[in-house]
Amino acid sequence: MPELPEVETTLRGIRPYLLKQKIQEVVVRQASLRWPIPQDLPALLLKAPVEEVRRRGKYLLLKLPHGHLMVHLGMSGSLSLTAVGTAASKHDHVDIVLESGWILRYNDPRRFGCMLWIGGEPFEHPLLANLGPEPLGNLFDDSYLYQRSRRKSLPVKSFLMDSKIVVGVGNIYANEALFRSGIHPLRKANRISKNRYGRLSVIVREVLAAAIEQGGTTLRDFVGGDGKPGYFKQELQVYGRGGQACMACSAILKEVRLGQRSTVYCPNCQR
DNA sequence: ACGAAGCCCTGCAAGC
DNA sequence: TGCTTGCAGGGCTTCG
Repeated sequence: MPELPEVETTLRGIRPYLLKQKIQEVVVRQASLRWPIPQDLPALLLKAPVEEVRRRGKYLLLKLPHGHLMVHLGMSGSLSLTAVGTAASKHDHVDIVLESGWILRYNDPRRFGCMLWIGGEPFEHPLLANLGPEPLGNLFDDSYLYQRSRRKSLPVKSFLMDSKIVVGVGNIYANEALFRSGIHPLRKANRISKNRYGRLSVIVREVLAAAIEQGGTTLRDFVGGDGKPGYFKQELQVYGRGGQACMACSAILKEVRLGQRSTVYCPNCQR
């Protein structure tokens, strides 16, 4: 479900409800996510105030005085705020009850997400230590992509979706950014010029920023932390449009599988 | 070292 | 109507 814009939308939605709030109670109904929720997590969170809420790639980090709660939403996860006393629904795996009377509720049907405790320096955690730069930060540009791609013969779409190269570019936005850049998704990463990588880096940034502006992409059931849906879906030009006409040239969009991910492109516009 | 494939899990839609 | 099959927004891990 969530790509970077959805995670950022969630972050912005939940942050005001969490800052400086002490955690009053933690209810774990289902501990088996991507990795098990640590048994001592509730005790670690109890009575602690949330000092900051941050994002690294698609990971959310809640900073407490003695460590960080790290949350990943996986493919189908979401965080929402609900009033104390609201009955839990199916797949509501964790409640974090705040002293204000709000509950931060974690729901994840497929349980590909995770909820872990980091006691030390968060960016030294194995899941965070090797992540690539943020696509909206200033390290992500033409020379970075050009350098990292020189020894890579894999398809550029796989390259772009590798979180060690750059974080946060999932399947939807990889498809969209490559279409808007005129780059064929199956082209080998090391067969793309520095100029074209420059254009790609700018467009990745633009697409993600626009999606964040719109509150993310609502496909099935995404709802941001503030309960509002995202509106980026109507901006999508190739994702989910295989077999239909290209919006630029009217050629029929092709759809192929690449690393078990649906890949849609215009055979005419993308080279 | 790299790249492709497998796998974790549930829900839903399409096809028979 | 009901069953089976395949696919879904992620990404770590294993295999070749």
